[in-house]
Amino acid sequence: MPLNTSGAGEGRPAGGASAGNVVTLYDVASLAGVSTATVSRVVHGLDRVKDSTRARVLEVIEQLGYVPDSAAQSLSRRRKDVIGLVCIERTGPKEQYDIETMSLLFYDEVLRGVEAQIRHRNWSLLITYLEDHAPRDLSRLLALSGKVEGLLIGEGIVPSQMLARLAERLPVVVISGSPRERAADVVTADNRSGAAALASHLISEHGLRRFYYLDGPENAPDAAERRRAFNQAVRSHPDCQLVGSCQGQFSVASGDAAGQHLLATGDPLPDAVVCANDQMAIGLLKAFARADVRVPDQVAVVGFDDIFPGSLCDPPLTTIHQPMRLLGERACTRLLDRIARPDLRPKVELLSTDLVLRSSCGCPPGTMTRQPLQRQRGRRTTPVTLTMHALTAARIS
Amino acid sequence: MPLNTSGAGEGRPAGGASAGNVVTLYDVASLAGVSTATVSRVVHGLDRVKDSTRARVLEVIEQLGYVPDSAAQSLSRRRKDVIGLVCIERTGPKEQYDIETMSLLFYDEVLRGVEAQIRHRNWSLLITYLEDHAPRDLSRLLALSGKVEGLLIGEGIVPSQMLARLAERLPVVVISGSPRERAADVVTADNRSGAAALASHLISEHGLRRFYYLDGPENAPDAAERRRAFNQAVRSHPDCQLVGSCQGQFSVASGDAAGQHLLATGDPLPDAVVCANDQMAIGLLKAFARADVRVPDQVAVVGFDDIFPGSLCDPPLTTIHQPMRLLGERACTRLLDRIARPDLRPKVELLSTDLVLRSSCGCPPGTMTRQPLQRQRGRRTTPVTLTMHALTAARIS
DNA sequence: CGGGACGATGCAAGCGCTTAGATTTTATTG
DNA sequence: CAATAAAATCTAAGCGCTTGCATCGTCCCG
Repeated sequence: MPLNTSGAGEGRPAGGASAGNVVTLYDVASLAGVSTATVSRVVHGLDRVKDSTRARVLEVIEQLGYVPDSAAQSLSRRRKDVIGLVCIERTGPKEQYDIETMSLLFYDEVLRGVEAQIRHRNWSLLITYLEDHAPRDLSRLLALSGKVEGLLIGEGIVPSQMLARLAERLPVVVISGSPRERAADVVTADNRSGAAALASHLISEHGLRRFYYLDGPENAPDAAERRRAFNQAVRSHPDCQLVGSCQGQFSVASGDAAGQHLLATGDPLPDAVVCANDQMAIGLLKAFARADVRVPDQVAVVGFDDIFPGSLCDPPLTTIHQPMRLLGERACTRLLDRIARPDLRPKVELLSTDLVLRSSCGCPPGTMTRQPLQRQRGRRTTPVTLTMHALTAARIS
Repeated sequence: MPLNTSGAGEGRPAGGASAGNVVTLYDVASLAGVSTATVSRVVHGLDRVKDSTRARVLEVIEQLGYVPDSAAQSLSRRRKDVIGLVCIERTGPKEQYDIETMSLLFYDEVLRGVEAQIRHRNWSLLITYLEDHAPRDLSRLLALSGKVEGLLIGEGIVPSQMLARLAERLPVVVISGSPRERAADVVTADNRSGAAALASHLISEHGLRRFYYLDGPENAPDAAERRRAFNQAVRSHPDCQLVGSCQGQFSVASGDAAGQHLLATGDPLPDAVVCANDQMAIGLLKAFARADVRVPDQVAVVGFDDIFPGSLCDPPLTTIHQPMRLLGERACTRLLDRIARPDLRPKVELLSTDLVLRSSCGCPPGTMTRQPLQRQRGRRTTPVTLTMHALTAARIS
């Protein structure tokens, strides 16, 4: 039994929150002349305590400025009410704006979605960034797992195998993950429908035929998925072809570089360059602008994600909107469900994307249309069917 | 003494991390045939333990997948190694992009700065958003204060009085705060020099004389400080005047609205509109573009902060760069210092800003110059002197 | 007026970990 | 080889809170 329970009325200098010395439950209890159990009950409201007692205790709490210690609560209750969010921070060479542009927009939206859910349930959110070029350190993640009750991890940040190790310790939800992840729950946007709709739009509405694909980095499964779906859509159309592709780093700078590379070859430009994300598309636009290549007249450019700057660049970027904030919200909800019921089997949740038509694809300038895409059913459905359907309805206002 | 210490070799089902039942130090200790003290020492490395013992313990740890429980550690060590970051989330009416644009860029950069410091010291970061229109709830902040050892709070998020209440419980650092805050440490950018340099640039380099100021919301002290410094600089120049001003909400939409308002009056346009942040400047540019008002020919527009989209809009935005990430880093460092030495007196740390010249102010298009500003000394120095000095060196490349 | 029944409160055993201080081993040395 | 120093390890008391169970009044009813 803690020492300061004993003694009559004051085991420690409890006379007024003496600076530096933290006020504990015992201080409150002894000053109010009740047991710690009673104080605890008052603090948590739900239990039956006589009104007069409650009032007295509350008064003392106010007077001493008592705030419960979360560590002690967690230990005693055997739950922490904390989840962790693991994001990636792309570092690499520090070109002027690169740090800001690379991942600055996707996870920030996700974060807000997560936090909103967490907040409204009175839990807490621990956030950690991993540097993309640093080797993944399982022990650091394990240490993190000792601080939380569940983990939200961005796609491609942690290798599958580590993910599995983590997932056997505590509930894990992968955000924007490949639906093929088996160890954990996955909440992700429907990249396939998006990519397919984009392809269909370029092909059917603008009559484009020769495509170039600017891919994401190697370890980015969502980029890979977009590429596959896009390829498939292109191949399924007789006259169309993929005339080339290269790998970027998801950054503006890498998009710019890819643009330069494309121009430097001297080959005729493709009809359209499809980028695995918006940042690279923006970089590409920059490179084209410098070379006085007119977009979309000479070449169309489209991106993926629908980050805010895409609406500002010149021409405004046609892209696929990812429901980033919603992704965060759903992933969080799912995680909390799993924490409450760890026996549930892992699931994949697919959120639908929107086709956002601006003018970089050839649509008339000054308009913006947002076309919700029907979400794919199941995993094996051929995307083309549904997408073609979605597409016929997509039209500039 | 916990029960599972007793018994020979196994107080609990320690035979293999039975799903759901967490492995504790006692499990490791008994399986390795040592005391918990020894295991603890092995885990923390720094103490003298015989090599053979260490090896055996590590093996058991690995085998059982033991991870220390942070709550128990915190309770025992009497420190949590966690700080909290309190940001604001601007909600309000949900125009298309508003949620994303409003506060999406400032705190996200700050967050990265904070996290980088935290991570490299092996602490943890708890993040909380407060909705800007919800009333501030002291009890929620107090509860938060029970989970962390220090708090980083964005400017204007929490009323001064609450801040004082918090600061008497635990170390608090205000980010981007007014240097007048007395209860807590403050780390902030040198808005005065920035605003003054901007004014000087517009006046001396571009010969502008009639200014309109687009202010931030009421409870934003940094906006107020920028306005004051700008006013002062304008007034100190004989021919110049402030021809008007209005209040915005820091959002793109509110900048757009202000632009429409300005045009609707039918009055002649000012020479320049100075905005309290970049988002509003971007909104203003949109409104002007719709009305076919040429920027900067008919009216110059400048912003404040240097968020990424400002470099993309048309024309690219001249602005004052805030070292957002650095702000986060420094605030974090300062907070950790205060946690280590709570006796230190609160200080104000002023970070210098850069004048970023693009073409919305009238500088030739296609160039971008970044002019570091000398940081103001002390608080009472008249800003003009130093600024004029800084200015004379500012020139388009 | 005794015996529940029940509401209000107290008791005390943990939660899993750290760490002084005690104790046991293992060198070291005269 | 005993005595002593140094190294390795153990013992057990907390850290501040929750909560099952015990206790103690009160009030009601037969």
